[in-house]
Amino acid sequence: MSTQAVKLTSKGAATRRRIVEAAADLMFVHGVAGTTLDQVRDHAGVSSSQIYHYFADKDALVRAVIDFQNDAVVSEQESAFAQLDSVAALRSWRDEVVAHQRRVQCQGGCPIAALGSQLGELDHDARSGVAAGFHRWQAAIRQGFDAMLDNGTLPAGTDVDALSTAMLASLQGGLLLCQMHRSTAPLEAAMSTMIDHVELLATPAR
Amino acid sequence: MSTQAVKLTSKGAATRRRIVEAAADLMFVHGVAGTTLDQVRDHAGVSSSQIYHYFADKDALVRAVIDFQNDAVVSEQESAFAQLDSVAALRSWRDEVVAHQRRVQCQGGCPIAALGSQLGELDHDARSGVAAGFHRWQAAIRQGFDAMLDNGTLPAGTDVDALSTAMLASLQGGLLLCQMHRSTAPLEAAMSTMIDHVELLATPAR
DNA sequence: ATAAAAATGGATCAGCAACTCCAGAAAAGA
DNA sequence: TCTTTTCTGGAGTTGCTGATCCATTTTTAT
Repeated sequence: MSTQAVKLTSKGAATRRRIVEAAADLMFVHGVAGTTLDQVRDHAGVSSSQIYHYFADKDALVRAVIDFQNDAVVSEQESAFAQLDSVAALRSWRDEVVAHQRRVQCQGGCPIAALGSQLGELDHDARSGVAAGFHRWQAAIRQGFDAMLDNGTLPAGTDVDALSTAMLASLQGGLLLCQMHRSTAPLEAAMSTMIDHVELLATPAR
Repeated sequence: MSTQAVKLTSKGAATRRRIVEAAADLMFVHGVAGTTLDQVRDHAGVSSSQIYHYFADKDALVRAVIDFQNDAVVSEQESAFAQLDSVAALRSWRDEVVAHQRRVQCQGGCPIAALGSQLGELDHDARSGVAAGFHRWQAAIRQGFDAMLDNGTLPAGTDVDALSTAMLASLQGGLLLCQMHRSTAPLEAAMSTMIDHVELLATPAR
């Protein structure tokens, strides 16, 4: 909505996207404040004026980066989440998340969370953009719990909204501890414990 | 260890502390990069040269701020955590955390986590400092679970290490969502769900 | 073909923020 | 007391970074 109503050539759209991707890459590694527009210019292979041709200022670029990361992180898994309709499926999802963190040596954490923490109290547009990404993510996780309600894995009346929120929180907190400690152990502990809880809820006999 | 071995007058120590506190305040609100040393100078009521008299550079000041926040956040509750030896005690602790966030209108999140997210991949000293704070925090939470093992609330063999790590992750993730959404609901969901799990573990009949 | 709009290159500016310097005041030690 | 160390004040300097400007090329539309 905010982004310009100016016409974009296919070529123009391509350079715009290159700029956003370059900015997203750099900001993930060096942080928002630690990324200069000159770095973005070089990394994207454009000239200084291009950036200001497509974005009003650095804040506008940052907002575009948030949208980009929301899409990159959530949409990738969005379809897969609907299939998370059993405890075993949750566990293999956890294994994938942990394996990915191991691959990147526990660096960077969650791109959305990183942007949120850095801009939370500075740029309210950025904050609500991050909130929107989290909301979308939580809704995706919730799909799986809804399915578990349908197939009888979870007993009727289970608060799947709270459960999906708690699951996302565990994931985010686990990722933060994983990043700080440079170890996947806390991430595994956080996600496994939450999944164990789902399993206990799913166990009818009590 | 890193901080200078230079002698500090009681007056000097006071000034040094004022600088760190001012920096901690400002960085909590405006972020590390968003806080200038001129702001710190004014807020602490010192002159520019003072800051460089007590700290080598901005990074050194940031590291002192991390130590300060570690102490402020963790040590305050450290003793209280040992008393968290029942599910009811955990719930009232959760209520306090939620009430505090409501008081500050869900702004700022966790000071330690904020510093960690902002500096995670930039300053490795800072990152390990934050990791130390989290470790200390987790150990404090663990005390309560150890007590619950002793008093028989939790069955023997419970992995209290994983449990306390998961609890801290839920708290951190909940605080992040709380800050982004400007609502305590996600924080309540995250902590309550984790406490519910402890309650289920504590329920012997299954 | 030709005018209009969009895209690009690169030099340049202006402000700010980290950091320095030095002189002088206060305090400690002998 | 007097010498040495620590503490303080504030004016400077330097480099970087976000932002601007304008000329030129490329594309689109009629």
